[in-house]
Amino acid sequence: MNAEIVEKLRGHGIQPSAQRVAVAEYILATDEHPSAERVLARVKRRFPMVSRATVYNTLNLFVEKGLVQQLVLTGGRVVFDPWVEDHHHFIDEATGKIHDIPWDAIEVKRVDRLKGFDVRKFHVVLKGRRRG
Amino acid sequence: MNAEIVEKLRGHGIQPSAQRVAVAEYILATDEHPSAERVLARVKRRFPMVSRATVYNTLNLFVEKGLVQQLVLTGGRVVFDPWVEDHHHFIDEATGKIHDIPWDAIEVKRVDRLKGFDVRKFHVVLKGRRRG
DNA sequence: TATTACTTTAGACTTAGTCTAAAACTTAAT
DNA sequence: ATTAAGTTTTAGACTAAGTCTAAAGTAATA
Ligand SMILES: [Mn+2]
Ligand SMILES: [Mn+2]
Ligand SMILES: [Zn+2]
Ligand SMILES: [Zn+2]
Repeated sequence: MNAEIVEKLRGHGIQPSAQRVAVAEYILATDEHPSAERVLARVKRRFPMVSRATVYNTLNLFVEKGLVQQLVLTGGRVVFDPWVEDHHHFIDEATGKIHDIPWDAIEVKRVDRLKGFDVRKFHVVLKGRRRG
Repeated sequence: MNAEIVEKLRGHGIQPSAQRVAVAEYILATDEHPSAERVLARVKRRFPMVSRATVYNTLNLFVEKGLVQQLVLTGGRVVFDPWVEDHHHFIDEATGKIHDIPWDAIEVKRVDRLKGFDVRKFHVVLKGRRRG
């Protein structure tokens, strides 16, 4: 069982069961912003007996413990993102793919000056086509 | 049947049936960013026989014709917004309420300079608490 | 009127996600 | 080692959002 992953889970207060390590091995390494159903399919490849409930429970636990974040960008499904620090997202309207945009690539001003709103966090959601 | 609404529907190439006018009367006037289920409940008050399929069909038609826009901001449900011009959204984490933020209240820079991305549109999603 | 096109309807179906209660597995205590 | 207690996993029931279908109802056309 991947020792580095085991340590990372323990470091976030998560008991490293075999199933949780399997989920973590995939979700912490990917950049594809997968849905829970996609994580389930991936984990099943190597761990055919894993249940849907375990994958959902595990992902929700990871979110609660700050190991990944949950994003709601497009209809119907929540996706998960191992990049938990602030960044923006670009959605390719042709493919549906979600791309990460570094925080400093975009400048957002006057958010603190909104009257009547206590902004705790924000991010920019961009849509268009990947070029090149 | 509300003549102003009828004209607005015709102006967007939509046949103004009684059900469509009922949906439009609610959705074009509200600022609460309702879900389809909420629209269904509201329309049923005055039009008890309306079906779920009709409300969904009608909302999808309105989106297609540019009368309202669809937003995906929080888990599980799409919401509809009669303000179709560019603006941002603030989500009150305590209540779940979605608030409109005028486009000019926030300044977003360098979006056109993103290498490899053809940005067609974007908006800022803010989260926190309503103050006051 | 007859024909055609469009719209609505009930309910079946699908998909994402939650919940439950039992089984399996860990850990700690005798 | 044995037991007990706590934790995790599991299958499958359940819920909620949304789509699809095929028939019935309306409206426009000839
Ligand atoms: Mn962390
Ligand atoms: Mn319009
Ligand atoms: Zn990301
Ligand atoms: Zn809005």
